[in-house]
Amino acid sequence: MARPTKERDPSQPEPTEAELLLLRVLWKNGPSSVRQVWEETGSKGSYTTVLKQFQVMHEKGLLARDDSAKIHVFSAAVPEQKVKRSLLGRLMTQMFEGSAAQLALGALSTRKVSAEERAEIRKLLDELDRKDGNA
Amino acid sequence: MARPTKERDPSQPEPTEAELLLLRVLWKNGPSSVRQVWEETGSKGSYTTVLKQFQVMHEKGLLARDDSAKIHVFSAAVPEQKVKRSLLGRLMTQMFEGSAAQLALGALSTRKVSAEERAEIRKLLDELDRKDGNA
DNA sequence: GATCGTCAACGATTATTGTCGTAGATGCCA
DNA sequence: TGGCATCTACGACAATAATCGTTGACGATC
Repeated sequence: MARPTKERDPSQPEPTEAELLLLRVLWKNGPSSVRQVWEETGSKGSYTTVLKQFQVMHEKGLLARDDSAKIHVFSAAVPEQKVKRSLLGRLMTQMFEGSAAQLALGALSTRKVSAEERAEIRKLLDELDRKDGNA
Repeated sequence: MARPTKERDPSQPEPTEAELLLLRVLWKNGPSSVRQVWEETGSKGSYTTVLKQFQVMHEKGLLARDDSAKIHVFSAAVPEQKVKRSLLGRLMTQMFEGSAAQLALGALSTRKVSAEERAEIRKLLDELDRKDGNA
């Protein structure tokens, strides 16, 4: 007896490591051809690797494709913020017991944060205080 | 021509998703037998799946094993804090341009954070201010 | 001392990820 | 119009991850 076939969750496909790399290029540079992205990443692997990846990502719904011209133009079909939130949420759940504060504390304590950045964080905290007070 | 064989990086093996789940149990409950961990995870998959996973993780150096008794006792060989930092660092690099502050801001703005937690974060920020001033 | 239950070991299998080679289409231009 | 370059499509393949079945060892119990 064969084990049940695993099917893909249609909701929101999580980008893999390599896919994330390509998405970052598209987020930064906007709609691009395969060659443009391939060169942007340093032309490390084969051109067709990026192409194949794009095809897979397009099937997953991660990319939009304009194939009206010979050279297809791909663009990210998932917003950067949404992916960021998703990855943050997963890490938060897995390693910080779902606590955003614990995650933030972890981030702040392990790396250098400038005084300006600290001020910015305080500003956000103040804003949250206000909202909390008004609620 | 065969492509070059990929070899394992001996430095610090990153736990996979499933491995992380088991590590979390060991971090929480301390040294445990296979059965204990299997039951703790809800006895979802097969017992032998957890066992096999433990064997692999032990080979990777992720787990320590006490096999003096018949029932082997496994414990995490990697500290929770180190793994947390590692995962945080990766996310920071990949999605937040290496900025801990951006990561923290992202975490704080996407989830509920209580007033007490906000206070705690401020305390850390103050501490960082002090250190910065003294430096 | 035969039987039964628990356990570790091992191999087989499936799915996923990442990589690349080759083939076919299409346009350019000498 | 015939060759050359560039592009997409498709399939093959290796590596990794995850799961599970089977087997054999080892005690306990009757």
